[in-house]
Amino acid sequence: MENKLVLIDGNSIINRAFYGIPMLTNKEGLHTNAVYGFLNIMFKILEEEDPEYLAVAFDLKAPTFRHKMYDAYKGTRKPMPEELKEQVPVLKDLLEKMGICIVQKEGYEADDILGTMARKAEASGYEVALVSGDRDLLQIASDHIKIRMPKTKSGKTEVEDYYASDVLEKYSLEPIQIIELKALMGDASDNIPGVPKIGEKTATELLVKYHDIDNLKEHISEITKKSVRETLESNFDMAVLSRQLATICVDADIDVTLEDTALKDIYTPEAFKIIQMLGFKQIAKRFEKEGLLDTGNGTEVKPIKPEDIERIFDAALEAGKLGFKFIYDEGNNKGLSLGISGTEAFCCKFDDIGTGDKVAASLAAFIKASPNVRFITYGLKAQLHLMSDIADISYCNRFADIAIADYLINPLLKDYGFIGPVEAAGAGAIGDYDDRMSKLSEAGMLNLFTDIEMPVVFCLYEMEKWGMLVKPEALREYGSNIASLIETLEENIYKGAGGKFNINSPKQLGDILFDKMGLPGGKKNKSGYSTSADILEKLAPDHPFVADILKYRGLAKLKSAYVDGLYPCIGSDNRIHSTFHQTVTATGRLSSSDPNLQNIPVRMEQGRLIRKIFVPEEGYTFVDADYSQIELRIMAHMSQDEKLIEAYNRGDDIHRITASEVFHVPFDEVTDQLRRNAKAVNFGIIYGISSFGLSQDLSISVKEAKSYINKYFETYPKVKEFVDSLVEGARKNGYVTTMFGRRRPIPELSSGNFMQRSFGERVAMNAPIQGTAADIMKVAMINVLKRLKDEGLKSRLILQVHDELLIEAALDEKDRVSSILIEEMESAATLSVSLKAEMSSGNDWYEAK
DNA sequence: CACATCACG
DNA sequence: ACGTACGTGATGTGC
Repeated sequence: MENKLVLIDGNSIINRAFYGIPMLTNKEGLHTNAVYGFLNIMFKILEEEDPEYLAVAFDLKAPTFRHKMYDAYKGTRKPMPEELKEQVPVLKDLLEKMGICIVQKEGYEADDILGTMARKAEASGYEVALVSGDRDLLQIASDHIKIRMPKTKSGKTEVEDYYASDVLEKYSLEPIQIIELKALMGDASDNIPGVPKIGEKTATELLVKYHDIDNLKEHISEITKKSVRETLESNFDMAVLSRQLATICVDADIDVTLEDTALKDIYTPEAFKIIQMLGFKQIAKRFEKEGLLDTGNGTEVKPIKPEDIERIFDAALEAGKLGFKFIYDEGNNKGLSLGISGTEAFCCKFDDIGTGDKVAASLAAFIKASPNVRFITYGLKAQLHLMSDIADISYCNRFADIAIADYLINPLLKDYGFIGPVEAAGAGAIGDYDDRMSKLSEAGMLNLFTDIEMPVVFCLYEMEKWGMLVKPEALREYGSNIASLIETLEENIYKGAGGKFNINSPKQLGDILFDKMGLPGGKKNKSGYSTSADILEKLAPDHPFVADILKYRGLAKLKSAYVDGLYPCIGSDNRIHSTFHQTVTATGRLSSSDPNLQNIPVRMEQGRLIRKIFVPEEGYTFVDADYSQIELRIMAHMSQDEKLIEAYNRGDDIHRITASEVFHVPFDEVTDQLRRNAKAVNFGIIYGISSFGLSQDLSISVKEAKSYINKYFETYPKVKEFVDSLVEGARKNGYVTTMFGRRRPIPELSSGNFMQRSFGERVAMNAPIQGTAADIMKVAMINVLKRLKDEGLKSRLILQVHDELLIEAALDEKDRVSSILIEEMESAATLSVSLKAEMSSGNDWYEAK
């Protein structure tokens, strides 16, 4: 079996990756997309080739001989963008740490190094695979040198392979003639001028006939096409120069031997550390699969023996902190990792050792007994479900969740889990702690973290644990009613359309409505016609068929999402235990999934009825309260607009008074229409006003919308100042903050793209308001839960829906709970306007809202 | 896996 | 001139 050498054109592949992969950054804001793309291509090639030898070649910064000539001839090459430049040393460092041979030499381009090494290896009987995106390299192809060119095809990276025969097949030329081809046609990406007016087609024809440009010169007079002949005659020096530029040197003076390129184990701890720093989870998994069991900083993972436990806890008492992480999947307990330093992990697997349960119990007891030790982990809430006896909000200040700290530091990331082998997570948690706390402190978010976010973990734990009781039979009945309505509508629709089709397919529906039936309302989105509700609603009054479609849509949604979707979520206790997420939204709100209990229908009666299936258990009732216009009140406070503040403190109908002021109509003469418009403007301000958005919402012209906004800002000048100051501050700092110090970075504001920048401006106006409301609600949740506990009540907090809290209250505690709920919600923050919460109660969620 | 649609705040 | 309201999650279609 022959030896195989893989050569990678470092500059070409990292460039290709940079432009082919969307911008990514790690937690520190370092750009990572090019490194990421490079690694993916490299791993793919390594898997396919399984070579014994590997080298990556780079250009060095100093101008090369070949390009020096051309640079002098026609200015300099396009500079490398800063976002790419910063990634090159990172990649080189990583490759070095992986023990991969890097070849670079002043005076040579990567091409020359690759060409030389490939030929040398071929001469010694090696098979060579040369990876580059640069077609120039095809001149090196032979029977033993395969040029591998990655191409991005519809999002997927595919590699095209060229042996000499493939070059001949695709270009009708020998590999060596690629040089002649470039000499004639040039190559803009490589700054090779070529001969003016000669493109690939003409050049190929000439070369097939004359083989090379020397021979071509001798036969130049034979060329029949006048324009070609003339440009060749007057520009032949360009061809000669270009050939020189295009020729890859195959005898570069490099002292790397084939033995230097021998591939060793690339999965080294040092490389792993860099992968973790970059935040590449998929690639980190490769390292784990290769058996790397440390955090990349030299951590050693020792098994926990029973006799170790005391020693570990003693060390924790001494240090005042302990890292821990349960190892589990889908609720199955697999083990526990403990860390007493950032580089020392202890781990037990429950099934392996059998002492695991004891270790877990010991940990819980130790937490209970140790008010002065900080227990540090990633993803605390899920672990509270495994240690329910310490899952009490009174213990909240003993814990620190690094995932949540990371979320506060940058709430825009996709996930915040520990990167690395789970067995070392305990050490990872404790190792990351000091760094995260100083970052939070610098950003002024330490109080937000300790006083709000950590206690909220326990609120969410409670809500998840209790869940909501449902009546499965009632759900089934509701579902079958819906199903029969759907069936009737389906028949009607098929009749109207003149045949069956998939009503759920916007594509098929669009074709029928706008092509077959010829209704007005042309294309809107990239996939074809838009069939969204706002378009269909405009047609519905004149077309019963469209009205049926809308009815069908509504029912189908109810059936699939809220009937069929809810069933599998009902537990053996007949309760639905949703998961609440604390590190998902950009603004600080919570989110809910599996199922999402924050979007159960309420606006339409037909959907609202589904709330009847959510009930309190026997002996309990629902007590529910929601904030009245909390975001508008926050805006009144933050802007300090006197008119708004006074209106709220008088208890006025804010939309009506806005209409009266903005449209210059006496308060009593404000029509419903005017009030609706004013309400839309109020919402618009919160969303980050734009005249187009408002015009869409109200179905009015952009001009009219614009005039509404202007009038609004004339009426409430402080609001205008306020939103302007938010945008200004965001531009200056790169982020906005809530009243409680929560940050939202807004990278879009520095985008060169108008649309992105405008989005950034709207976000700057919205996030402080929405985020402050989220903060206030979190404070309310914490205080409500504490009151329930402190007063020894059985009632439980079971749901939050952004401005609403739902308590399953014991019947004999109902009045107590109602006042607690209102008191704590209204006193969660002290603003220039009062906070108002409105309470209702009932024996199902439909009644209690 | 991306897109369209629609449920909620 | 650009082409939009802010924040989520679940579902179904179709590449």
